[in-house]
Amino acid sequence: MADTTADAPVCDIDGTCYCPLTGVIDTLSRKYAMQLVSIIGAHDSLRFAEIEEHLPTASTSTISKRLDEFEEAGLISRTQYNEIPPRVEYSLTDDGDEVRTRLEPLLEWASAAE
Amino acid sequence: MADTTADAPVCDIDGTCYCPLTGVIDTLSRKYAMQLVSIIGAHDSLRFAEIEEHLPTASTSTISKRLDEFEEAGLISRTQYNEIPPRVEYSLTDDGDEVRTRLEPLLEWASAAE
DNA sequence: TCTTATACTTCGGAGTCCAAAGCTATAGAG
DNA sequence: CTCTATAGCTTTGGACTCCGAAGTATAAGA
Repeated sequence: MADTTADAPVCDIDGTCYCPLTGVIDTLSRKYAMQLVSIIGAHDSLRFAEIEEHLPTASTSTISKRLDEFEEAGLISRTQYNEIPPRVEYSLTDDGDEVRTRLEPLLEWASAAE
Repeated sequence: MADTTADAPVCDIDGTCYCPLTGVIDTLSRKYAMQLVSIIGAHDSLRFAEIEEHLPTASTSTISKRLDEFEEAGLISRTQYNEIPPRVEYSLTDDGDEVRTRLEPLLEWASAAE
């Protein structure tokens, strides 16, 4: 309590602080976020409607919001083709693929445990 | 559309269906859920107040809710000692530890990437 | 003119998150 | 006998997030 050395965060009681996790982990801590990373990563690139087909329980607006958040967090890249009707493709960035690699064992175990 | 064979889920377009993930993954797709599993797993057992110290940004009620959900999902066990003042200890079950093992690489990468 | 197609955005209601205050029980102080 | 302290929550009400359904934009084709 008395020893407040400059660098140590308040939560670093015994050597591990979980506060820095607010970035990527927060982005993943939302409904369908982990499934979405896995789905996009399982293909080279995907269109919006294809993502919806893979995740039929999620609403359009939720998928749209997740994609925005992922782009903001640098996990996916969005490529827009100015055709009519319009075409948009989503794919994982290198960071997104790192996340997917580390996420896969968890998702596999979770679906096997059902 | 016409071919509705009994077993295949609607979302199983090209060999992978993400619908069964609704169980454990849904429980983990909430605020602070992944951090909480990691924190409890880093100790043999923890008391409520200790968990709060490790995760100062999370509210009491949110931590309480996560712990209820984890117990319901079979990820943690709650041991209550009928003393005054009361004492309650939380620890991971075997399933909880499986989750933690698979979660750790992701959390480590995420905190390193900050 | 009306329909078709894609990729969203907007809407109102239901559910989730937050901080702060309240609750339970009993031991010990005054 | 009343007052305080303690641990582990639950409750409250306001803000934010999720939902399905409906609407928006564009231009080619019937």
